[in-house]
Amino acid sequence: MTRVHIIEDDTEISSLLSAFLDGRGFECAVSSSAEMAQAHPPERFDILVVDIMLPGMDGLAFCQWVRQTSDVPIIILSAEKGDANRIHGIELGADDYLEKPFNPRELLARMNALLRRSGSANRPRAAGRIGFSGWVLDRSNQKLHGPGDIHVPLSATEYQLISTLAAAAPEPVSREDIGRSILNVDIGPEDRRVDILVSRLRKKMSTVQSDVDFIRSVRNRGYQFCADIKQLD
Amino acid sequence: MTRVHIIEDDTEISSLLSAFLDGRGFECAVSSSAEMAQAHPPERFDILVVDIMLPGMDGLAFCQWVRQTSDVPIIILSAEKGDANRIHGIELGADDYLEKPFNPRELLARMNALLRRSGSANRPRAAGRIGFSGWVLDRSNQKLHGPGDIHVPLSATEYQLISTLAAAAPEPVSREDIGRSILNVDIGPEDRRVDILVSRLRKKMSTVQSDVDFIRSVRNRGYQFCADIKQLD
DNA sequence: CTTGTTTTGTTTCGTTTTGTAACAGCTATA
DNA sequence: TATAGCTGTTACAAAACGAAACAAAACAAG
Repeated sequence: MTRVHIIEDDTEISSLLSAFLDGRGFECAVSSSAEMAQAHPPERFDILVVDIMLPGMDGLAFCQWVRQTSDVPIIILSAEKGDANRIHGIELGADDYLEKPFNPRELLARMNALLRRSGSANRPRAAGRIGFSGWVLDRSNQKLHGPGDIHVPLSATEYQLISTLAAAAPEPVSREDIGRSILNVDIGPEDRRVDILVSRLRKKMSTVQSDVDFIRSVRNRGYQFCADIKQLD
Repeated sequence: MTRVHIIEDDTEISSLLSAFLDGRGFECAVSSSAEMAQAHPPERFDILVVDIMLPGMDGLAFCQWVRQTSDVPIIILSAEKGDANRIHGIELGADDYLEKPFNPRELLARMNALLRRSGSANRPRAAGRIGFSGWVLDRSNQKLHGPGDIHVPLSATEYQLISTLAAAAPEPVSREDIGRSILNVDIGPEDRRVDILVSRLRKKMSTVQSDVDFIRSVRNRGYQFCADIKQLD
């Protein structure tokens, strides 16, 4: 689990961001000002995402403060345009600089590249196997095994679905989030693709164990993985 | 002295750039095509600056080729706009992506940030062997060994395929990217050569271990290497 | 140059996966 | 309980993918 510290005063952006990063192998902490952020030692996180425009101490000053004691990777976000700002931010110790508005996927790609480069032991990708009531989801080779080690062949999207739901458990994941992260599309209310995907996964799992359903539908909120999840290795 | 390799066909930009970087602690080599650049081993440089639009093999394919054997820092330059391009480039293994026209000072700042992060020292690693669940892919002599050290003879393209997929893991690699970097052609939707190549690699690997498939097909997105990869030396 | 071998490309057809439409069942609220 | 909006599932269609069989090309050795 990669720990991210988001320092951003616009709650709309920060909540959107943490929702996006949760379930993708990240654990998010949010601070709405540099002063609040200073309460947490930088080395407790694997990467910082810092907005420049903050009330009180600004992002650049915070960035400098961090660099006095830590080499943690930093990505700066900013609504201000222009290469001069970007050069300034990067020279002050940030590793990357992204202008608003930005695509969350680009931020994710840049975060992964930076984590890869900084040799962070905590890989962003969820590795290892997780277990739940006799079942095993092996994330290293993307396979699902039912009780008795029965292999349940899943398509790539089905695997992504169960992986996403399990990662977010016990929180439900909305259809919109599932659509965006798995099917790579913005799904509308008429779009049933996610429902059908869920239906097909349920069907495959019930061929192995017919009396249970680990995917609970939460009306108006999406789907929720409900089982006790154990990290196996 | 930091050694930079600039791969750029626009001589105006490349000469401007090398003039700018000379005298700032950098020693520049310039190649005007990916094919020319391939004559120099990537590990001879501390950082690569690669233009995307190149005659012949394009910058992304070159980037993938480099990543088969080296972890050298790479910054991509491109005249193409759009976050989709940037995301794509970064996911294929580049560390940063700068759109043209760019301020040389910004490139310098980003290069310094990247060198600072990568330990500023040349990392010649990744030319060694990697292992995954009993298998070993030896990149120094381009050989694959299954569990029990069984040698699996691969053709040159088959080796490139598994090497490319392993380098990009756990991200999937599209057919187009595979076609460009291995077969050196732009493949259309009717072109099945990549599928066949994958099929043949799978077949060879399954003769050694029949119950596993490390190459997952992700519909519409390409092929994904799924196994826990360990760097062995 | 010829022969035999290996590698790569093409065609083709069967299979799997995903998308769409339709309809039945369910849930909350008046 | 009636109703409107969600959700589950089936059936079918379309597209993507897998791989066998064969052809062509590359390569090595005599």
